[in-house]
Amino acid sequence: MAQRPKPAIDAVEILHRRFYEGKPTRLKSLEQTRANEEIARTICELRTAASLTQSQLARLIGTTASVICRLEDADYEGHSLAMLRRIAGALNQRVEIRFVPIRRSA
Amino acid sequence: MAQRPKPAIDAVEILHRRFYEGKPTRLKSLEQTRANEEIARTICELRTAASLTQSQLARLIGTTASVICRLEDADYEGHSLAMLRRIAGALNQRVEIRFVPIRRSA
DNA sequence: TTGCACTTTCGCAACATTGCGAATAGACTG
DNA sequence: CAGTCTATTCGCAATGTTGCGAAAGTGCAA
Repeated sequence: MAQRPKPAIDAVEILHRRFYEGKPTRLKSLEQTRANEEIARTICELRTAASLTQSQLARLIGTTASVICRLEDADYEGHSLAMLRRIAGALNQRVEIRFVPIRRSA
Repeated sequence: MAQRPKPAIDAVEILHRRFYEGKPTRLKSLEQTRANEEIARTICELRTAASLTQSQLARLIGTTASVICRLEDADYEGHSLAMLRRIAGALNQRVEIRFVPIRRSA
C-alpha cells in the first residue's frame, strides 16, 4: 500500500519538533500523571460505590488486596488496559477508550 | 484471619455469579477481542490520517515499525495504556478512558 | 521483469506489570 | 484496653509487553 512519500516527511519533522524538541520530555509526564491520578480515583470510586472492600474486589478479579491498593495509589503509573478491563468487568462496566485531539492553547 | 462482614459478602457473591459462574470465562474474551480490534483499527486510522507510515510513526514515539505493525494487528491483545498514550501524544491527541455501565438487554 | 516503499512476521533480550504473602498503620467498636 | 476490619507498603518470583533487527510478503510503477 504505497502512498505519497514526499508530503509525509515534512509531517514527521513537524510533529517531532512539536513534541520532543521544544520540551525536555518531562512535560508529557505531567499530563500522564494527572491522568493516572484520575484513573486511581475512578477505580476507588467505582469500588466504594459498589460497597466493596479492596479484598473483595481483589477476589472478584482473581488477585489480592495489595494489588488493588497499588492501583488506587495516585502515584502509581503502571496502569494497564488489561487490569482496567478486569476491574470494569467485575463491576459490570466496560472500558471505553477514545483518542481525542488536543487543542494547544489555541 | 476471620473475616465475615454480613452485608457486603452478598454483593460479592452476586457479582461473582454474574460474571464467573454463568459463563465459561471465554465470553468476556469476545468483548475484549472486539475492543482490541477497534483499538488496532483506530491506531491505523489515526496514523494514515496523519499521512504517516509505520516507520515514521515508530520514529516519532521512539520505536520501530515492527512494533507499530504489532499494535495494528487485529489479533493483538497486549495493548497497554502506556503505548496508546505514546501514540496519541505523537499524533497530538490524548487517550480518554471512561468506565461505562453495561446494559444487559434492558 | 526489476526496483522501491511499505507492511508483516519471527526470534530473543530487556524492561514493566502482576501475583502473592507478610508486616505495618489507621479507624472503629465493645 | 483488646479485637477486628480495612488500607498501605515492601520484597521477590512469574508473567507480559516492549525493543530491535532481519527476513519475507505486498503493491505499485518504470
